[in-house]
Amino acid sequence: MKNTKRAKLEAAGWAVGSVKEFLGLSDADAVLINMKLGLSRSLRDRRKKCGLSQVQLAEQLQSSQSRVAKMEAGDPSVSMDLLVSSLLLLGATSADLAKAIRGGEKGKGRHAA
Amino acid sequence: MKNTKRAKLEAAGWAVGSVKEFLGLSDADAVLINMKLGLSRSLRDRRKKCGLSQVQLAEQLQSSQSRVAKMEAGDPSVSMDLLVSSLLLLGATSADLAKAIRGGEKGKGRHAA
DNA sequence: TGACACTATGTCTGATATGACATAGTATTC
DNA sequence: GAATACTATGTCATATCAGACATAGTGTCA
Repeated sequence: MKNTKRAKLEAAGWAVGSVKEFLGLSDADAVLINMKLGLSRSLRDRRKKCGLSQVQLAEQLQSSQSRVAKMEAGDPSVSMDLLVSSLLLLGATSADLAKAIRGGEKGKGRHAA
Repeated sequence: MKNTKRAKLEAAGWAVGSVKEFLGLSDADAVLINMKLGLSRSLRDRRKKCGLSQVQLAEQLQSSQSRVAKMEAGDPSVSMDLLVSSLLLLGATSADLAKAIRGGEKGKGRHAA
């Protein structure tokens, strides 16, 4: 994956799902980014639902507030592994993750919700 | 994630799903490993279905045969990102990935106890 | 206003994953 | 057996990611 492309997307202020290949972004890249964004959103939701601050979550994860922020921001520097293991630590199940991944996709043929 | 634990598991010849916490393996770690194994299997299946050798797939991925082998072997040194983007390049959809992830899980939902 | 809690962003250093290469194992065919 | 194609495993240099820290932005409340 080329993180630089994603950075460009974000710099441009785009919600990735809506662009597809507005840049040189390959389909696979776009889908991967959408999956990550789905996980990001899921993480934030779950954290809030648990009534935790980023600092508190960071403690649970044995990480730092800045990393949590980046995770939730969909920063290119965070891996899927980190997102997933964080979600798991928050009690997400495989089914939850599967849903988050599919929720991250923007509809391949149509953009129907 | 602690890759060392997984290495130990594999060294012991275990299919991860069957052990849960036979080692100091946390629940979250176990689930993550199972998800990766699900993706590994899915990758091998998809490659074979496409009639590709590891070398050929490696070319498509702009990677190397050894890395493909490790991916399919569930080697601890391969990330979820790599597995997922490889699968996407082979034409898998988000839905396919979601299924592979859930397929990788062994038991009931981990949460309720 | 100031103080406070929360979140965002940039950067550093150490850890880990990556592709590449070598090499060994496994069939299969001649 | 030799030769071929495919796959597995180990190692290495480099690229990327991790946690940590500083610091800036945001919102709330007294």
